[in-house]
Amino acid sequence: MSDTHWQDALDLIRRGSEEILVEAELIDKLKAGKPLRVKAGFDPTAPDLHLGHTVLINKLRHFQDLGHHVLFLIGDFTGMIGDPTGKNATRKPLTPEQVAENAKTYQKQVFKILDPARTEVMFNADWMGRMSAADMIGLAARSTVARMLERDDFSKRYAGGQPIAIHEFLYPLIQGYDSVALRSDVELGGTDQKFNLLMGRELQKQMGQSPQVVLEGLDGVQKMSKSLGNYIGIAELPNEMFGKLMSVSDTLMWRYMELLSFRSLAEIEADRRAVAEGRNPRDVKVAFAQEIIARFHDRAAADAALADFELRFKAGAIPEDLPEVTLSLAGAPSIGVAQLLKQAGLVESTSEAFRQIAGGAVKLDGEKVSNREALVSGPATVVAQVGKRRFARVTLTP
RNA sequence: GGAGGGGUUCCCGAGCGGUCAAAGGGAUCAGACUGUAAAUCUGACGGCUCUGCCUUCGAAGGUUCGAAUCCUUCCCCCUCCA
Repeated sequence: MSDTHWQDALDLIRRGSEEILVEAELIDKLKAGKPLRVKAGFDPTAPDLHLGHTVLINKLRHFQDLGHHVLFLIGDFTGMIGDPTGKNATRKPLTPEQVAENAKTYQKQVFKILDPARTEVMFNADWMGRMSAADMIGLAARSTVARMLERDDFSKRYAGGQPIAIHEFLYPLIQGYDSVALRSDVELGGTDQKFNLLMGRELQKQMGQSPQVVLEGLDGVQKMSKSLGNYIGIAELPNEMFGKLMSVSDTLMWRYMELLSFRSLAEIEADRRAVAEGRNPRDVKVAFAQEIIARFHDRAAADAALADFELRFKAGAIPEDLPEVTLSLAGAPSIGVAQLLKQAGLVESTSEAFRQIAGGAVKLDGEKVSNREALVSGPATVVAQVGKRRFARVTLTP
C-alpha cells in the first residue's frame, strides 16, 4: 500500500471517532497491507436497530470498503450478564430460539449497510459456552479488583453505595476474551465501551497476541434511546423518520451529519459556513433527513415525506396516513372524549386525557376541545388529535 | 459473626404523626413563541365511573381518631470491623 493510500484510509477511519488507541499501531497495521479482522460486538436483546447503531455499522462498512474483514459478534453469552450499567443488572436469559430470531433480524437490517461477503456473524456462546469453571477462574485471575474499579461505572457505584454484583466483573473479561478468541486486529465501540475494549488489548497481550487497536467514541448518536425520546429506528416509516430528524436540535445536527451522512466532511463544513452566514439551518436539516430516508427506504419516499411534512406543519394540515382505530359504542349513543382518546391509544389514562384537554392540546376534526365532559355521538368517524404529533382516525360503530 | 447507615412516586432527592398523591431538581407531556430547532415563559406530571373516590412511600402485621412518618417481624442494599 502506498503512503497516500493508508493516509486516506486513516482519514476515513478517523471520521466521527473520538479516539483511536493506539493510532500508531493502526497505521502500522494499515501499512502492512493485509486485510484486518475488525470486530464489533452487539447485544442480542435489541435487534431493532436505530440510527445510533448505524454509526458503528457505517464505520464497519468503511473498513470493508478498504478491503478488511468484519467480525460481527452477537454477544449471546454476555447477554446473560448484561453490560453493567447499574440499572438492569439482572436480565432474563434469552432462549437459543430467541437469539437465533434476533440474529436474523439483525442481519436483515445490517446488510442494508454491510457487505455480506466480507462479514462473518458469530456468537460468543460458541466458545464461552464451552469454557469450564476452571477456565473461567483462570480468566478471572488475569485481572484485579482494583483494575475493575477503575471503570467509571463501577467506581461511581462503589463510591455511591450502589451494589456491584460479582458477575458484573466478568463482563469486561469475557468481552476482552472474545477478542482473543477472534484474534481481532481492531475493535469498535462507543465511549462507554472504552474499558471493555481496552480489556481486550490487555488480554490479547497477556496471551501473546498482537493487541487490537481500539476505535472508540462512535456513540454520538448512540445515546439514542426510547426513554430519551430521540430514538430513530431504521425500519421506521419515512414520515416518522423525517419528523424525528427535523426535531434534532441545530447544534446536534452537525454531529449527526458527521456520523451518519455519507457526504464528505468538506461538504458538511461548507454547509456549516453557509448557515453561519445566514442560511436557514432548517434547509440543511431537510436535505440531511432526505438523505437518510433515501438510504433506508428510497428517494421517492424521501420526497413524499418532505411534501407531507410541508403540508402538515407549514399549512397545519392533518396528515394523510393516520392510524385507523375502530371503537364500538356497545349500544350507547355516544362516548366521552376522554374515553375516546384513551381507547384510541392517544393517551395512557383517562386522567391524562383530562389533563390534555385542560391544557388545550386536544382537537377533534381540527376543533379544539375544551370541555372535558364533551360527548361524541356515533356512528361517526372523527380525526382525534393530541398535541402536534399524536393523531388517529377513529371510527365509532354502534 | 459484630457495629452502624439506608430502602420515598420514571430517575435523583426532601419529608420523619395530621395542612402529604408527598418539597425541589431532572426526564417527559402539553400550551405560547418558532423552523415539529434551541432558548425562554406557562401548565401538567398515580389511577378512576373526577368538584369526589381509590391505590401508593421495600413487605407483612400492630399502635393511633389519624402513619411515608411510631412499634414488631421479615426481605434487600451499603459502610466499617472480623
